[in-house]
Amino acid sequence: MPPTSPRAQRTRGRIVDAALDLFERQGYDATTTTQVAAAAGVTQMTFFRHFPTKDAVVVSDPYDPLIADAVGAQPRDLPPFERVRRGMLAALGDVAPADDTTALRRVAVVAANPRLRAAVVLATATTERAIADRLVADGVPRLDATVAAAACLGACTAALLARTDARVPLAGTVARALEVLDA
Amino acid sequence: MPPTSPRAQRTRGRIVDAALDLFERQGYDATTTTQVAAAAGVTQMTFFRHFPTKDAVVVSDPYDPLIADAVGAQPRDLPPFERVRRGMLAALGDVAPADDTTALRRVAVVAANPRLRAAVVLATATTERAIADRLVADGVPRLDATVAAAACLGACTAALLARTDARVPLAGTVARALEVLDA
DNA sequence: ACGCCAAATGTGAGTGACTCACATTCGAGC
DNA sequence: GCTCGAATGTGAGTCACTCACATTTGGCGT
Repeated sequence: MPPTSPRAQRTRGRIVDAALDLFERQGYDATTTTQVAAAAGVTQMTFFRHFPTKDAVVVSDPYDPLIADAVGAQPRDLPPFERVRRGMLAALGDVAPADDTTALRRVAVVAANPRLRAAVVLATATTERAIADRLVADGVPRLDATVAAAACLGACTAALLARTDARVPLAGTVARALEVLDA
Repeated sequence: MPPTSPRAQRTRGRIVDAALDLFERQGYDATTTTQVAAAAGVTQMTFFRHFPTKDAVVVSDPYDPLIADAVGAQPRDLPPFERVRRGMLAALGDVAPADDTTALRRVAVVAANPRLRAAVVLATATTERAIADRLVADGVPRLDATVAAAACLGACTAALLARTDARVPLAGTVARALEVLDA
């Protein structure tokens, strides 16, 4: 739905940069969408044409299909929970964000604000559904599939938001989280 | 912070009833706080004196200490994830709302709205912290403790919001979810 | 280079959640 | 009944977000 032309891409980039900048300097809540827009050289209206909510500037995650595929590729005779766990571990390499620095800034901003944490959970709901659907297609009961996906995703999200050691890369934190779930 | 006198308790009850009523009939988003307040015979201002946000009318969970205690009571030599899982299963009996038709209404309203689901997660964050703190006190690394708590809570929340069979009681749904995590 | 035209952006007005400073009313105890 | 504090009301304001409509701009073919 947001604009996609090269010009629009540039505008979008300026908005993200301006937003991260202001959020880091003066906090998320203390920053208005109008300020972000002005710093990016546009109006509030344009801000909302590119992002449906203020949250959306820092919350995004287009990894759903990759992860769901990786889960589907795990042995079908494993219990669903273990299948999701291994699938997410396997997908880690592909999802690894090359341009880690922006991702790190986003994680830091999100971790500092409860409302943003909630927004992240809302966003992961679509990933949860994608994983669950894949399992259901293999005959796993819907409830079991949803629960397994939610547990693994919840663990990863919690790990990312709780991480304190800045030297460990994001992927390492996630891997560690999934290993904690190994019984 | 909200008022606590008998009179205020009655007002609070009227607000909850009016809110559930309107949310069920015309949807959460389509209902304004002013409408809820009016239906409860009160002004919007008073609504916000009793509930910090519109969400708060349907989202609450005062179970933290009970669950954390139950987790702490599990054998210390278990891996943290298994300890949380068994602790939550053990706490189920105590937390089980005996008569709660209101709880069922709330779950239904929340399940129907993405923003409310996010709000629930925000609320469970304090429970997550309570459980994690208990494990950390026994020497479990913070990251591992947080991840274990988040996985189990995420699983339970997902199960409650995904449940379709209205005949199964809430406690049964949660028990089933925790069993899915048994490896 | 030039101009066309759709896509991108701006304007202005509006709604709803939430807040604050201050005035008013109600109800439990004397 | 009266009083004092808690509970509620008033009015005005901020900010996220939306809509209908006017305007500009950049990528495209020629």
